[in-house]
Amino acid sequence: MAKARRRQQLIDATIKCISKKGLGSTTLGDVAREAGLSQGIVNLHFESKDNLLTETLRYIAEEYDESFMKTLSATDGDPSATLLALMEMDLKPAICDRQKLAVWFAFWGEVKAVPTYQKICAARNNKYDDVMVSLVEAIIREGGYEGIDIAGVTTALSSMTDGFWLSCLISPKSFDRQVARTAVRQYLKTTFPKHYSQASE
Amino acid sequence: MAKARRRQQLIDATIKCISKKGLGSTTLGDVAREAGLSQGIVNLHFESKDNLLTETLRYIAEEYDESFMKTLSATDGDPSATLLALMEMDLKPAICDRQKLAVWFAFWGEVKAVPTYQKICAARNNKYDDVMVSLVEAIIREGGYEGIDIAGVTTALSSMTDGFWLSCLISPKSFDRQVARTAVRQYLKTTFPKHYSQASE
Amino acid sequence: MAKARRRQQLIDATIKCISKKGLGSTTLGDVAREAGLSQGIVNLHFESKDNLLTETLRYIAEEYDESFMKTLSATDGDPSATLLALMEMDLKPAICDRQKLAVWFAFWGEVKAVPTYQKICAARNNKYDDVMVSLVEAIIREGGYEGIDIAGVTTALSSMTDGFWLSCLISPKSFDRQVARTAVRQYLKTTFPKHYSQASE
Amino acid sequence: MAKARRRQQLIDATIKCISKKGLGSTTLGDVAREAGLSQGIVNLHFESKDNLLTETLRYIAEEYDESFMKTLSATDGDPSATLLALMEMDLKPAICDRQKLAVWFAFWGEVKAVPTYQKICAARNNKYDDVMVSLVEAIIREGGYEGIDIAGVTTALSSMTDGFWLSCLISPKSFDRQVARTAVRQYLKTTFPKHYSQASE
DNA sequence: AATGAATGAGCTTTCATTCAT
DNA sequence: TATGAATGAAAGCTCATTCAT
Repeated sequence: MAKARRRQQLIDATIKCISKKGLGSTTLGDVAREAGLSQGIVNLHFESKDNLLTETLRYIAEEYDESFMKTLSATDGDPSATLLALMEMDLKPAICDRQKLAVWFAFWGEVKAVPTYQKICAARNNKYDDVMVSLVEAIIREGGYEGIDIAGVTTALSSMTDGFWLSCLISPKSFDRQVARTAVRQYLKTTFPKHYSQASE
Repeated sequence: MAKARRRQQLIDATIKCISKKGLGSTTLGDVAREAGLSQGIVNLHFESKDNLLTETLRYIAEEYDESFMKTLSATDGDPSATLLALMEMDLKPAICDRQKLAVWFAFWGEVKAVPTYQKICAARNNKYDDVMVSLVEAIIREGGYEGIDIAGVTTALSSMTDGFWLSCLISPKSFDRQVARTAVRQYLKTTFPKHYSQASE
Repeated sequence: MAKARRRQQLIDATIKCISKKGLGSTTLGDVAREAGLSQGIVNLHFESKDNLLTETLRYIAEEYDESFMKTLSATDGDPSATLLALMEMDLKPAICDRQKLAVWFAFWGEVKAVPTYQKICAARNNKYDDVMVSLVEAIIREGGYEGIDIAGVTTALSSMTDGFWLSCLISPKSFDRQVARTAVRQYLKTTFPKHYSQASE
Repeated sequence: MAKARRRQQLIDATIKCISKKGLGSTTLGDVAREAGLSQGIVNLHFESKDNLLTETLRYIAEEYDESFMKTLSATDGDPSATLLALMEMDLKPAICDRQKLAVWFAFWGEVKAVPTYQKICAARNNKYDDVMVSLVEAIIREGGYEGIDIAGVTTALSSMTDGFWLSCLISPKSFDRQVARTAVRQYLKTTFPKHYSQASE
């Protein structure tokens, strides 16, 4: 228990450091200092820096997953509500937050160079894509929509989210959460008019 | 200008290295070796590593800009054609290529930590947003569309592209260029039906 | 005395570790693990690593001494038998064993750098030299041999043993205990023919 | 050339350090300081500490080999003279020197733990054993000696040398080069009386 | 007496940078 | 211009030692 708490403390410190200084400039000394502990502490609990970083990525992925699953179950049984809720979740300050996004992008920046990162990120994407596909399928069934490319819709939606995040990271001043929400709703409205036409603020 | 050629050679080598090993693990030695030159060469031409990286980012931004401007002028005078052409350009193998995207994401991963990178990336985003906005405005004017949130559309479109790129980087196997194109066309068709309804392959 | 038992347990573990990994790579963690005890245990019982190592050397020296004294008393009163018995003792599997020799050589390797080790080793050598000298003197007296350099003989004999040990350590495959025994007997026979001529296996 | 000279300089410094502080306590910082160079110099020229140590062992083995071959060729054609010369060579101050022996023993102390060291040392032993065997065979042929175990003689001789070295290392005060020489001559005289009876100082 | 988490000094190694050639 | 040997600061990691439990 105490061990798990220490590990979490170090992961939290790592997240803070990465968000502040970037992945490349975060040293084990920084992490230890941020956690208020001693130099050797990270290697004691994680064996290596690589390991710490991988576990940190795994943690932020899990953390996201919890939000995701919670949102999923909160609107259970209503696919169109779920889909909208998921899209909006990704724009909530708790998730679409520059500190946190910096960490995600830091890892994405190394994905090509570090196969382990890629695996973790790809698994996460696959899972959410699958959920989106079944939601869209259900909505199409419900509404009897025709001529809609399912993969096209889910790709558009999840890509939009990732793009919002990049804007939030790069242009925090011009990025506007409301505009992003509008973009999503507009898209859903024109794509699935029977479900989302009255979807106002 | 022999000097400029050498600098370009080193920037090219840097891009190759970043794409192969990531930004964090790319050393000046790697770059020099990749270029087939000697250890001290980078400092001779760029003074410092930071400088080399900044210039490299500037270069890939310029390279992208050239494609962008070329596409822009190729369809000059027809806003809806231009908009589609721009969106498709971002999916062309020359741009939506895992090697190149790895470099973009490498820099984006450090954006929060390195203000210079942020400035360069933000400027680029702003420029393209502005272009998109005027294209969308022209299309709306032409088609007499109503109730369309301009910022929403441009945000949706440019975000989609960034999201495609992330998918291409993270899940190169499951990422499908055609699906992405479909997503874009579907979006344009439902948003601007008068302009894009017959837009088939 | 539980305390003494624990100390011995740790010394035994130390010997195993040194023989396996060498003196330089043996850590207190290794020793504790080998003993099936906890990290801090060595410092609790020995105060410091230096102390543990010194006590380990002292122990293997004592252990050897016990064999030596036992052999000495087993053939008491017959100098030539004692001398042969001592030489053969050094070749017995219990002593001329690669594991054990590795430990001796590990300490000898540090003799020049660690005065304490030198003192312990030198004292041991002196003691055995003295015994050898009196045995050889007695044999010379008994046999009335002439022109024999006592120091020469004892030096030759004890050096031979050390050399056998080095061969056993370095070339365990080509080292042959029987050849070594032959070498000793041949030497004794030619040097003290009256005593050892019929000394066959 | 300059590169080779630097490497040699570092090997020389390593030998000095090992002889002073032992293998275990010799750091790359020590070696660099001893050589009057900077911290990173060893890794620049040897890649790793392990590599430096292996090359150092290889060097002292080669250095010994040169003496050996020189001695061999100096007395070419006279087996009994060669044998004596070789034995005496091992007792010359240039070889039987506490500084140098400390280095040999430092490596021998790690032989069991480091297979590379063992290989180098074993190869060396084999080579010299072979030479000794052919010398002894020639001497036996020349003198028509009977009942002599060749392996016994060569083992005795080379073991004696190793033992002398241990004495020189451990008990530098009581070790007496002259006594050792006497021991060798006495042994040769009694074993091969026709060849060595008049071998006085 | 024993544990094992924590410390922090010190190690090997890497690498941006310098500079004599 | 270009080289590449050399530097030295800083990194990751190890481990003897300490100490609250």
